[in-house]
Amino acid sequence: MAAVAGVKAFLSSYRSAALQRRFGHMPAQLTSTVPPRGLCSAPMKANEPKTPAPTENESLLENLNLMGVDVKMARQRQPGVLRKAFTNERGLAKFLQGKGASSTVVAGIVSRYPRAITRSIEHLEHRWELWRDIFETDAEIVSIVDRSPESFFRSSDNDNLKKNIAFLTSLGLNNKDLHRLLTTAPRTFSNSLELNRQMVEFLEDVCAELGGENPEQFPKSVISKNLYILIRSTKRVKTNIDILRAFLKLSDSELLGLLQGPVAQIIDLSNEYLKNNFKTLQQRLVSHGCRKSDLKKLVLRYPMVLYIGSDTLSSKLDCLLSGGIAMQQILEKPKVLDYSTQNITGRLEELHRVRYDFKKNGISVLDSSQKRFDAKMEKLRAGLDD
DNA sequence: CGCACCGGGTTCTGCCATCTGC
DNA sequence: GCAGATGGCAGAACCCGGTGCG
Repeated sequence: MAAVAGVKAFLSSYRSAALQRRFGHMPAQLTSTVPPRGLCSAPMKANEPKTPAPTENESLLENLNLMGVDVKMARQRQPGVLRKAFTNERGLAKFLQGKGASSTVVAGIVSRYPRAITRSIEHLEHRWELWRDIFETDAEIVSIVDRSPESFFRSSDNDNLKKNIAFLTSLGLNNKDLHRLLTTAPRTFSNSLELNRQMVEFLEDVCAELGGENPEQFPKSVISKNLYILIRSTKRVKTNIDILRAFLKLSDSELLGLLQGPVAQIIDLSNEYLKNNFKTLQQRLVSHGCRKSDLKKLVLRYPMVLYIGSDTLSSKLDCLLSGGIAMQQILEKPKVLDYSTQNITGRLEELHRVRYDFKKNGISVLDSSQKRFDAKMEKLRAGLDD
């Protein structure tokens, strides 16, 4: 059985290459009027219905079932794959298992990204090798592929992958950066080189337009601060930059400074989300008697406030305010918003128990690691006993 | 010593739409 | 017309500790 699958795999890659060669030079018009299928499949003769609903490959289905693949899911995701005559599911399984993937992992991968079984062994080996240039171990790669099969299998263009690695390196990203990038946002490496290049050029343009000194290093700095940037559209990033500018009335240099700092992390949020967060924040500030300039002050001081969803932000603010903290204090120490509502609630309770005076002592206690907070609480309790 | 400032680490896929080439 | 390749989108925080200063 395995041998048969191997032959199938061989035939698959051989045949498709042969077909490409064969039809590659055909004039476009001829190709569009005469379906290639009619030219090459001998068994399908005249009495076939015009468009026979292509049926699924029974032996493939059987194989997939044996492998534990969720065929229903696979059908829903990429129905065409199940109709293919030649596939490489056995080869793929053997390959991945050879890299340390369990059969469950393989099944999960094929269920979620069926097209994986159309890749030839040579292709898989080459691609794996390229990933191994960045990863230390096969196990790391297996875990990424398991997490995101699509990132590994969506493109069949190994050459493009190679070029991407070279391109990203040329930006000044070192191996450690690439490792983080491929771990965190593996899709980046399946982007076309052109798409990645567009984003990089876009970022360079932004920097230059804002009067930045060296636009060439700007993309690197943004990418290393926001590993997701390359899997976003330039349109999205551009719109967000415009939103920032509009809400805060920023000058070019202020904006540039922000973009080079922590704002890089929020620049890829969905446009509506960012806008919504801005609006909510603004409303809350206004309703507490803050001035327009306070919004700017807050965002400049703590840009990540925009990362917090409007519901979460509201509940955090409510929690702090009802705990006896003034909005002005939050504006001064916005990092308290960094902590979860649950964490804040818990700390407020503890502090109330020792009658902590926020007016007198400020709210910095809330903005500290658990360890430091606990140490602080120890002292406060000891002070109460005296 | 206690505190404030600051930066860093972790983190992200699975689906749909559109085009392209055979 | 089909499947493959590729682009794009929504979803949405939390925590830790080094260091330098008073």
